[in-house]
Amino acid sequence: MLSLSEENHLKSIFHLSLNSDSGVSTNSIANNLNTKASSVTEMLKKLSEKSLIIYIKYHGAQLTELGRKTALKIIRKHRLWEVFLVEKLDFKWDEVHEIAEQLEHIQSEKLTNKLDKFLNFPTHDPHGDPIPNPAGFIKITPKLKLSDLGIGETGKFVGVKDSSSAFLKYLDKRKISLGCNIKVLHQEEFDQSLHIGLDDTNLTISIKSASNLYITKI
Amino acid sequence: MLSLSEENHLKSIFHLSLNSDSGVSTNSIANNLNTKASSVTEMLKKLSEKSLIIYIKYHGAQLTELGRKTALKIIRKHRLWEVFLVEKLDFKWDEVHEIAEQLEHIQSEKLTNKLDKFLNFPTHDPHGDPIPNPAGFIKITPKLKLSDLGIGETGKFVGVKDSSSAFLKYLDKRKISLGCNIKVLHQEEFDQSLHIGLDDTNLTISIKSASNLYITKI
DNA sequence: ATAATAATTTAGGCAAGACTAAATTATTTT
DNA sequence: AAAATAATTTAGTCTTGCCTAAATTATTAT
Repeated sequence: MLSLSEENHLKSIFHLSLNSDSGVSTNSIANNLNTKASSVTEMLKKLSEKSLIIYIKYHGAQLTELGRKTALKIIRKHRLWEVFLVEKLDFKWDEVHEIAEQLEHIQSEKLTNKLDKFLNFPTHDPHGDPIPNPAGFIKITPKLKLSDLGIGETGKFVGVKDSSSAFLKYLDKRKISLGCNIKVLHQEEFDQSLHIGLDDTNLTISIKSASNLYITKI
Repeated sequence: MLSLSEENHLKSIFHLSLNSDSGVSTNSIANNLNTKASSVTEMLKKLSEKSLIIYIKYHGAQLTELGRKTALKIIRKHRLWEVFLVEKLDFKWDEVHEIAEQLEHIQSEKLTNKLDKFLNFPTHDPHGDPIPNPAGFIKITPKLKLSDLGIGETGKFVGVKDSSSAFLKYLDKRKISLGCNIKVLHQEEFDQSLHIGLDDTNLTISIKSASNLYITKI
């Protein structure tokens, strides 16, 4: 069983390794976890001992297959709990992260899988990130934005890139809510703004907003 | 903010002080938490510093009003999560304690209150224990057993005293499930067994079983 | 290619929370 | 009431996870 700190380091390494194919640097982890490089070094040694990462002095860390699976199981829990908080308890997207950071460390595979079932096996969390399966498998696909859709295509709204409360309010006001289907009807020439249809209403949103909305094609 | 260990000690003191009106002994806490007396002593000093308990050397600990409220807020979370696990995720009663022990330490009043609402403000957990309100207020009432009811009275089944899996299976087989209403129809003279009615069926259960079922009068 | 700079590791400390063994205080027995 | 026993506290260690400061290695600039 891993400690809270070990789990957080693994998760951090996972996230940081998405943006770089070589090893994840000590400093970037320290920065990510709000801790110091020397503390990270010690933890890297420990995780290496446990075969969760490959650690080469002065050259950062890389997850082993075991480490990757382990990280993804934690991420799975995080994302499932986020869905729960938003869909069942009516939290706003920007409120759930901190709580999910705590809930992701609850140990019980049975709980996780029952939660998954209760939520109807969601594929994405409220921020549009995919939810790994029980074995820690995930299909990493670059996130699709509404602005990536062609005219006539429809996407399911699964998350936002920038989750500032200003933007969330913007969405609320326009009744654009998680899970709704958005069809791209037309694009203006002069400012690239998009005419979209959702449910029975049509509206126009700027290209900037459109590229802040994550969707999945349907 | 209290540490996990501090919270567990407080909770332990609360539970142990229900069975004794004087101070709770160091040894009993150590025994309850599977730790050693010397470790408990150190923690008692710390909790005393924080005005959560009154601690007199060699004479055990007593919760202050603040300590009591704090303990009850943790217990509130524990019991709400138990309800969630049983009612929403279909856990059996005997499976939830360990998981709730983890969930009770999640820090977010908002979460707790939203969970409370989601569960429809339950008054009792699956074991029949009352759930404190958000301020940490609880009405301590001696638990009522089915065997305490008079003929013709009806109770809502809220928990079991001995939650051995043998007994839980017994209940399952007879379709006696949490939350169902049980009416006492008749009591046999010779062995005090009870004829009870639930939903549209009638059945007979021994006095031993009846005194193992916690209920609330309705 | 070497000097300057940046990143990383090592060394040494600290606090929390646990432990064992020894010392002290309470309680029980005779 | 004193002796024996039990409970509790104190003293001293250990581990985990963090820190600062100094030393070492990598990288960048000239």
